[in-house]
Amino acid sequence: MLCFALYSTAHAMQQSYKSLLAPLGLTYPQYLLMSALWTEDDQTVGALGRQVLLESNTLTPLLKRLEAKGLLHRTRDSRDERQVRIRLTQAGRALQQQAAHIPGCIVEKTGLTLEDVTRLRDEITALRAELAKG
Amino acid sequence: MLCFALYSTAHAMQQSYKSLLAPLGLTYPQYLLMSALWTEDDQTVGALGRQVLLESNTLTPLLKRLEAKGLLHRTRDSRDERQVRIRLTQAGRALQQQAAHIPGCIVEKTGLTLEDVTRLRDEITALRAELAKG
DNA sequence: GTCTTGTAAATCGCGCACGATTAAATCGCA
DNA sequence: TGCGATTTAATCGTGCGCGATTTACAAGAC
Repeated sequence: MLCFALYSTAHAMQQSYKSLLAPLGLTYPQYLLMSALWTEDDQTVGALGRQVLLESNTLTPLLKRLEAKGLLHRTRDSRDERQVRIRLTQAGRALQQQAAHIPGCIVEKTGLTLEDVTRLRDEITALRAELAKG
Repeated sequence: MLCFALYSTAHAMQQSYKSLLAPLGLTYPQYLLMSALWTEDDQTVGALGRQVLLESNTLTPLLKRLEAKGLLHRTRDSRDERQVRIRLTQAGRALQQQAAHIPGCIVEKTGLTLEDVTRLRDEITALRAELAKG
């Protein structure tokens, strides 16, 4: 039943994000992508996918929605036309300020100390690595 | 980043189930429902929903797919016609044998001791309860 | 230069999740 | 008894995830 704990808690986490992200007009996966771009702008679809562990079949529509919101641009790389580069717009960069308080709010909602959050995160990440093996 | 750990590990867990569930023709949410029915047959949609933490908007189509596979019947309760009772078919009950090995296989894939699995499950479930508060 | 091989993203179809709404049946209570 | 409030599923629309396939481009062999 570890599986169900993960499954249901992951959903509960997304629910917790909902009220925080609603003012920004973002879903959790969209926030995840924006966060990756705030850390490093001008990345390819593939590079983003390696960070959030998603592939182009999920990313392409997701990125198109963010583009439709005016938060980023999708342009073919002129050097290598197979790749699409994702760049934040002014509005996309501006959103970072409005999202700055979110991580703290989430930690608070967990009711855990920062130390416990880190430990639990590392345990769960280790589990993911183990599952990814086979 | 505890959130991302949960999010990505929950996905990895579903991936791990995929190869085990493919022979039974079930997805993970479908397996979850079947498990609930193997434990207690003849439940209402609402009762199942309280166990798997889903509502009728998700459950109704899910149950219809299981019915289409011939694993269960959906019938209005004659006592209270608002409720729909879910009952396993012969085939639905028979599937339990074929699924009996799955929990053990999953524990093995986690690479954890049974003790660690239990501890981690309880920690994650406690986190879910805390998140559900506010 | 052509041809094969490999790689990056997009497309398609299906199955969840879930907010919002609806329809039907039951309950409560004057 | 009648009638508003509540409960239970179902419906509808949108947004993920992902397996499988397709398209376009690049790189290397000859």
